[in-house]
Amino acid sequence: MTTEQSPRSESELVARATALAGESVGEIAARFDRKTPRTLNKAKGWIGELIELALGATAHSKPVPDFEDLGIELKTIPLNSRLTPQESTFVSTVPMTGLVGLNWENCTVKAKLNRVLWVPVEAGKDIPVAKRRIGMPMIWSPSATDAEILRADWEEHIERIALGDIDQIDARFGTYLQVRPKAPNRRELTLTTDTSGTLVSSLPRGFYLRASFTRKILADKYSGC
DNA sequence: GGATGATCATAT
DNA sequence: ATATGATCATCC
Repeated sequence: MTTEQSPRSESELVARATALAGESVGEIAARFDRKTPRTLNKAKGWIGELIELALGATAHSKPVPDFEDLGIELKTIPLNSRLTPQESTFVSTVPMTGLVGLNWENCTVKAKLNRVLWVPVEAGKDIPVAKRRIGMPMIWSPSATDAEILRADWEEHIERIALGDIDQIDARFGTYLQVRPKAPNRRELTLTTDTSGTLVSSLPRGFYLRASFTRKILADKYSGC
């Protein structure tokens, strides 16, 4: 077995992801004839790509949800020994141009966060990558309250960029959604156009969900069980 | 231990 | 060049 067809429905996708729960990264990798790296140091997205492969994701490298037809975004989420998220979650590249006409309703962040399949994976450098176990998946949409907070965060960030103030943004802005570097290195530059048409050169950034927010998402879910 | 800023691999 | 997949490295 080297490929998977795309799931045709949300329930089929969730069923597939549920079937992975309890398996180790190494077991799944073996089914797809992939060699598990010794560390993730030079393969940071490797587990995410493996799970995409195992679940039949279709949108690779496109700025749309992974399961485009279903409108569902796949996110692996690294859990520490306390089984809480230990890292922020990358959502999408921050747009630097084409901001005219861009709003929360038509943006990539909203499209991706509208429906997310979280797949927990054991993390921690003390656990060999191949032995890390997959947890029970969780299909999620933001509550109305959380969606409003995400919208406000996104609008605040985009407004700063539109004003040409990208370099005044740091990771402390935003309640749930933050902006951090997303680049090969800090010498990388991309061009921004502010509202007056002035070109501003800056480090590429990405939108990330704070770990404190994903901790809340998981806590909300499991508190009801 | 948590948050911030920096970085790595791959696809198109 | 810019999108995807994220975790690493370091400071507080």
